[in-house]
Amino acid sequence: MVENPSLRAPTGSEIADWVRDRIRAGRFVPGQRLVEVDIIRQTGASRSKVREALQRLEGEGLVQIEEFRGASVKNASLEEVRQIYRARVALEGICAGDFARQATPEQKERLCAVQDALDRCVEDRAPERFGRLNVEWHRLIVEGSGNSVIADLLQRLNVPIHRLLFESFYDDERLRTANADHQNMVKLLLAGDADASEQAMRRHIEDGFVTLSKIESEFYR
Amino acid sequence: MVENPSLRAPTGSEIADWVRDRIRAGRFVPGQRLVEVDIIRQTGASRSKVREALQRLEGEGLVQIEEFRGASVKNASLEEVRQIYRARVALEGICAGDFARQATPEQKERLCAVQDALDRCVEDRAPERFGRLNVEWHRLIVEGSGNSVIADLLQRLNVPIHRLLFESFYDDERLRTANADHQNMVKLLLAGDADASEQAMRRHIEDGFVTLSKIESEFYR
DNA sequence: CCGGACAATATTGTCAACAATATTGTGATC
DNA sequence: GATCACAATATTGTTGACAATATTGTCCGG
Repeated sequence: MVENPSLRAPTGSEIADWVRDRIRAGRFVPGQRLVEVDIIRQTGASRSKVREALQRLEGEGLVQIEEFRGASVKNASLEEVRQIYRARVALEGICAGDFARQATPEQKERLCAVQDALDRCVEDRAPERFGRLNVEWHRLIVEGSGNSVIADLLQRLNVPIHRLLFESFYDDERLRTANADHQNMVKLLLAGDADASEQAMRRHIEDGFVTLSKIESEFYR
Repeated sequence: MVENPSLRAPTGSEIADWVRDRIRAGRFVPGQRLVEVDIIRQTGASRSKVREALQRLEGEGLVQIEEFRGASVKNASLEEVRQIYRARVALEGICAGDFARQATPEQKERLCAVQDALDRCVEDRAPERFGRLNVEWHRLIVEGSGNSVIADLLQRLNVPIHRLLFESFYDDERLRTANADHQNMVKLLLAGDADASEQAMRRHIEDGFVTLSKIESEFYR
């Protein structure tokens, strides 16, 4: 494998991870066909392992498989992105509330650290770094809610929109308003105000989708 | 295949459906090992298809696969059930709100019909039928929210707790209070009161988990 | 009777060959 | 040049055989 030139042949789930990461990174774009032989060449895995990995990814909803036409990266329409954001509103909202109720001091500490780093990104106008830390910020809140089932669901939901999550922050105004949301929410979360935290998170994610759909409509114009 | 004695060999996703249905129905219980040869014998599928189906089910989170020990039905602990219910609270709550906002007259009509049938079940003390219609009642609300992504998520979340959803209603008091919730919620949904609908749904599902955990703790006593 | 060592069996993992289908290339005809 | 039919190639689907590992059965000593 290019990334893993060890002698040991990669396992099935490693192939799935490899493909999943590439989809996340935008190396495989929606609609692109995933030809088995290509994956074999690049990973060194056997064909049956590649096939099983693709089946698993279809189970995860990342890929679609058609008879005799193989696997291709599933294309998320704007409507599907809207539905994903609606699910995020519900799930991350409740996680914010649960974080406020029950996060440990260590978890709160880590959130503050990431928030400080985000603030520096705004000063330095570093949108890429902001995007990465933003993902981490949201992940920490879910982790602090103590619900790994929801964490898994969100992990999956985020893959098709992973690149979109970064697009928004190249607009400086959006970056600033998003970070203002973050700062406000951190206050509420640390104060343990569950209801206000949940409401703030829901609005924050809804705003994110509005920004995104503006970018998308420009793109298609 | 026993259920499908046609000449055509079943496809990969049909095998996945077959196993998934059996897990839902309780024919395959948590922890049970899913031996490839047995599934081949019962379905007539080839081995590679069975293996791919099991991989897909692992992707869906229904099954776990261990090296050289194969697939087994994933066991949901009480803690995991709690987390699933928390996710349901978030997702079905938001769906209730969206149903109140935008369900079509036909969708409202169908919900009323199911509610009438549920009422008759309470009079007739028919808990099994109530359980089936209850699943349909919840499904209709999600459908009326117009969010198929959330519908898929809930479909998956419900599999590990499918049997539990029926257990509660053998207690006559729980059946009556649950149906009172339903009646109240139908009023709110038809009136288009999104916020009240969401709150009512959240309380309803939370109550369901409380009842369930009482049953479980009795079971383990 | 119990427990461990070893053999026998069962089950899963891997690979390669072949069949079925889709995709691409080529040439003839208009 | 455009379009259709047909061949050539590429890609996926299926099957079977064999290797690796786990599970079960058996025997023996204590």
